[in-house]
Amino acid sequence: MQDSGQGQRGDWLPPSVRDAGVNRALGPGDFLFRVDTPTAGLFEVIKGRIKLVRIAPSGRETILYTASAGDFVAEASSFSPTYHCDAVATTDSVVRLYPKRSLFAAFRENPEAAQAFMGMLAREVMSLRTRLEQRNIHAARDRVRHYLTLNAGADGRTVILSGTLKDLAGELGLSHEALYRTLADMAADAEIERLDGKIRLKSPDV
Amino acid sequence: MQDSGQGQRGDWLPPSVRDAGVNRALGPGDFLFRVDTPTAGLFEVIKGRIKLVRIAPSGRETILYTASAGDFVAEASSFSPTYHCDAVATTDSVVRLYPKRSLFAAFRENPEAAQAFMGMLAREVMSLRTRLEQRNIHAARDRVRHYLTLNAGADGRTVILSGTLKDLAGELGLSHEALYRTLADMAADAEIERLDGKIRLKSPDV
DNA sequence: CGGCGTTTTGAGAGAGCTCAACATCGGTGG
DNA sequence: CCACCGATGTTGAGCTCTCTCAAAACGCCG
Repeated sequence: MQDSGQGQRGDWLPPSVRDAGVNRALGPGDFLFRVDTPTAGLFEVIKGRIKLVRIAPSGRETILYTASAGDFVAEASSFSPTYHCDAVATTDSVVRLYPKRSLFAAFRENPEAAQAFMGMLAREVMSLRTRLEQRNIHAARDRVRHYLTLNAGADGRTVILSGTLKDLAGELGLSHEALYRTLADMAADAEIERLDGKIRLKSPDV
Repeated sequence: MQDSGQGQRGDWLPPSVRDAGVNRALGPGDFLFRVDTPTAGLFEVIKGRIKLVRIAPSGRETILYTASAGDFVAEASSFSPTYHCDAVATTDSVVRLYPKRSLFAAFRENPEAAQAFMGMLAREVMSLRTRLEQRNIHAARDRVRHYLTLNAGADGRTVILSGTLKDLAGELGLSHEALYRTLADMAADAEIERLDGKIRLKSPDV
């Protein structure tokens, strides 16, 4: 996140693959792919939301992941002959498919492309682990601190908010009300300063 | 997790790389590596715990990730010239270093090795995303259900517990007491059946 | 038999969630 | 230009649920 968050998420894609991408529009409820069908390649969500779900024998639906604009879907499935879950659009969405063939061709012909892909995945792993670690922090205030210190810019104390606070609340796993309150409290305690679209950590402490 | 959880975590490593691995022991507080120093390669935690931390200018320590036996550390850093955080052992630990050079040599000479590595990373991404999604489920019971349905074995309703329930509680992000209680409630409601080291989901519902 | 860690159960308190009302800010259209 | 509307931002109050602290039963191993 902190690494790949800025700039195009697909920076690492070699032009040959990028050009081979095909867009596809889906309406709410449309399947992007279904379990046990052959895999097509790597999908990038351009717009909307795609949920990956597994249906238990009991009929219960278990959500594996919800992808939003900018996210990739089916990285792992690209290495598998068939899909292991269903992918369904929950809103009007647009996805871009990078066919498996062009992807692997690029990797084979261009080791740097492969390396870039690995690097992207590795950074994604790191980012996800960090977010998971964050969820182990129970106190809202500590969780917000964790986020702010990790996402501070070059000066080490200014965080630029990319989306709305509501979005941030979702990423932090807090209700938006809890986030507002926490931010208000921290500002009241002069721990942070709230600028337009930015949050600045006030003086070091401890 | 459900994919890579079983079997050796390093299955994907080609023998040439595996053989080039070097073990190293650390005591509590020992640094495995420090921020801004040149990267050595990929580490596998054989025993103990390694925490990745970033020290904010304020001196505050932010934990990025805590790796336990079987986990890999510094996947992303392998693609970077220097480390972006510190790695410190929190207990007596043993790690195994797979030098960058042997790793990339293997990737270059053996496309399948590269592909295996990518597949491993991609599965890890998937697993982490799923765990993150799980943390969005607030009710303990629903969270346990999510875990059980996703980790059911071939029959779709039996989950083999790999560690203790306490460990499971940690993975689920619940206190162990909360997990015990939830499991007891679910058993009382005949939603699950508790066998020795296993949990079986009872009849489909809904 | 005597620890030691896991598994259980109990009770209380606190923190965040939910529901609700309201303020604010852009954008839209009359 | 202003009224309207929807989404974001903000604050209030109650409630539920999990966490924490405690204590005890259980199982395993030396």
